[in-house]
Parts: sequence; C-alpha cells; structure tokens
Amino acid sequence: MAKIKSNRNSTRKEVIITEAAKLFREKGFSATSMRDLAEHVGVEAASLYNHISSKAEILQEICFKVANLFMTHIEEVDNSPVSAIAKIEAILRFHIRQMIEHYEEVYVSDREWKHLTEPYMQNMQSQRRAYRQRIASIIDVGIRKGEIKDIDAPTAVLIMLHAVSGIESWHRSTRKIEGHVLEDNMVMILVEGLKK
Amino acid sequence: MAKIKSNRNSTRKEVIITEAAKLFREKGFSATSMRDLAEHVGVEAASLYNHISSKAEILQEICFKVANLFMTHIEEVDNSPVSAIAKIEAILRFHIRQMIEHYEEVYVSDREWKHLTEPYMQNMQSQRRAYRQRIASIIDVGIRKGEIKDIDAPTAVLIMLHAVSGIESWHRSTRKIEGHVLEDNMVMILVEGLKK
DNA sequence: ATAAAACACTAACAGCTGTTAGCGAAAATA
DNA sequence: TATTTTCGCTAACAGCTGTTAGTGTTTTAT
Repeated sequence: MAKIKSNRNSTRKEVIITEAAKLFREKGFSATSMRDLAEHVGVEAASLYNHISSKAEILQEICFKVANLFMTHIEEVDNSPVSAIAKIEAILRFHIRQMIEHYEEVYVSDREWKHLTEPYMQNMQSQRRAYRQRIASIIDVGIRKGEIKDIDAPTAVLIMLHAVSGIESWHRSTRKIEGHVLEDNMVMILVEGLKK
Repeated sequence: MAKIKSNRNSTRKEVIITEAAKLFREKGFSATSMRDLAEHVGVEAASLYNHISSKAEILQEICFKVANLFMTHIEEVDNSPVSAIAKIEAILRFHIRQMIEHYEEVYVSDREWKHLTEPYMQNMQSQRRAYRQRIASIIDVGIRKGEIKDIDAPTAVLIMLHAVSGIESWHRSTRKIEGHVLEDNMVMILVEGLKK
C-alpha cells in the first residue's frame, strides 16, 4: 500500500523513530505496541522491520542520540574559560532549550532508558552517572571559589536536572508562557538559588 | 501452599499493594505482570484475585492514597496564619519527607498515574492540576506581598515539584547524605531561589 | 466439634506481544 | 527497457497478558 511519508528531509527510519518518540512519551515504552506504532506511521506492523531491526533498537537510537548531544555540549562548556556559575547557567539553558525544542526525544530518553536491554542499559547508566558527576565537579569548583553557596553538590545537580524535566507540564499546559520567558524564569530561580 | 506473609500489622491486600509499588517503581506499571507480582508475594497469580479485583485497582489505590495525603496536607498548611514563603517551605519539606519515607508509593503515584483507567485518570489529572494551582496561588500572594521575586508562579511550582522527584536518584545512590541534610539543602536552594 | 468463611491451588480462556517468512508490487539502477 | 533492490503486504509463530472457574485445604467463628 502507501509507502511511508513523502520524505524529502528524512529517511523512513527517521520517520518511524520520530513517531515512536511521540508514542513512547505519551504512553511509555512498554505500553506502546509495534502495531500501535505501525498504525501511526500508516503501515502494517511487519513492514516496520524493513527499516528497524527491533523495538529495542528504536529506544536505543533515541536514548543514545540524546545522550551524545548532552555529552558533547558539556564537554564544550566545561572547556570554556568562564566562571563556574556561568558554566552551570550555560548547561541549564541548554537543557531547557533542548527540552523545549526536542521535547519528545529528550523526555523519552530521560524517562524510559530503564527499558533498554543489556548492555545498553548499563552503558546508559554509566553515561548518566558520569554526566551528573561532571556537573557536580563544576559546582564544587564554584563553591571553593566562593561563587556558589556551601551546599551538597550532588543535591544541586539532582534539583537542576529534574526541574528541567518539569517542562513536560509546560508543554501539556494550555496557557503557556513563551519559551524564552520560561527559560529566564527557570534560570532566575535555580541559578539565584545557587549563588552565594 | 503458603499463605501470604505472617501479617501482624497489615492485611494481605496491603502486602500485595506494597510489593506492587516496589515493582511498579522499578519496572513501571505496564512492564510489571501479575505473575511477576505474584512471585514476589510468594503466591500464584490467580491467588492475588482473592484480595484485589484487578491490576488497575492496585494502581488506583496507590495513586489516590498519595493524592489524598498531599491534598489534606496542603489544606492544613494553607489555612495556617503564616507568610507565603513559610507555606511554600512547609509544602516543600512535606514533599521531601514523603519522598524519603514513602519513596515507592509517592514515586509510583507521580510517574504512573497516566496508566490509570477512566474515570480515575481524568479525576487524578484534575486533582493534580488543582494542587499545582493551589501552590501557584500561594506564590502569587507572596509576590504581591513582596516576599517572593517577580516570577511566573506556574514555573516556580513546576520546578519545585519536579525537583523533589529527583530524590529518586538519591535513593538509588550508594553514598547518600543523610535525609535531613538532603532536606535542608533542597530547601536552601529552592526557597532562597524564590526569596526576593 | 461443626459450620462457615477465607484463600491458595490448577487449568484454562481469549486477546495481545514482538517478530519472521514468503510473496508481489513499486522504485531505483543499469 | 530490463534487472535488481526496496519495501509493504498477509499469514503465522510461540510466548506472554490479565483474568475466571472450579476444587480443595486451611483458618476462623459458633
């Protein structure tokens, strides 16, 4: 029957993954069936396997794409010659923007990575740990330099990262403020909360 | 075979629900099967139905128990004659303590309520909206009285509530700081971030 | 001790799960 | 135009899903 999408800008595989991200976000990975996904793509379930090799692979692609994005960015920020608090602000703003612009995939990566199969799940777990550890180190430097309050750095990281995932509510809200206003508000509360 | 637990303090139904909360937290509602749950309870799957009427009912009990707890508490706090910032701090501390002490059920309620069946899901959705709205109103009062920065109240609520759910990472962490230290750190960052 | 209630068991159900095989049509390449 | 590759289809699989019926045993109440 009809082939997948008239795709000028994206491969059929990308179409599938994008649609999957939407469904995984709405209903969760486990509650989304391949027949479900197929229907939204406009194809029979079996046809999906001409483009992807398994349901698990879809989740892997989503999770690692997002993880790489953040890993690359933090590397860049951390190597720049600015204050600790400026680094934290840059990281926070990046998280917020990604969460606003690439909502589905970022959110899925954050909430559903536990459903990865081995060895991907272990891998992701270490990446996440390393990422948080890296932010904590920046905060610790900030504390030693007197830029940041004397707080427990891991706790600050935990607050920052989880606060960002609250942007989900913003997305589902009917009367949303504008994205950049949201961003500035979040930065104001969180970064001010850290400053000495 | 063996009956469920030697239960002096809790009914068999409560044992099942407690065990279910653990599994739902680890693997999610959809990825937890009744046979899975039965095994952890030490019984055959069919036997569970002598105590509960469906898998859906288990989730309902967890979600509404938690929702009632927070609804009752906010009522109490909001009727007390203290400053807006003190109310916010009280609500935040309550969230943190509940998340520390009743981790599994609070977390499941927060993450898995979307899997409730109708009309429970609609009901829960309104309760959650009302709850957030109520906190936002307290913040707005605080802003008008000059206690709190001029920020977007719904954004502040979103940050507060989601930050708390980050306590999940704390629970799974190997080197945890003590509960009350965690609490004070979170309050320091978040409440100071709000203050004018 | 006897009757009643609570409850765990086995067996089975209908429906859904991810996935594969094989076939034919469409699209791309030569 | 002829050939090869791409890809959607139907049919089917084995295993798992929540749940019910019916039976027998253990615990509780009389």
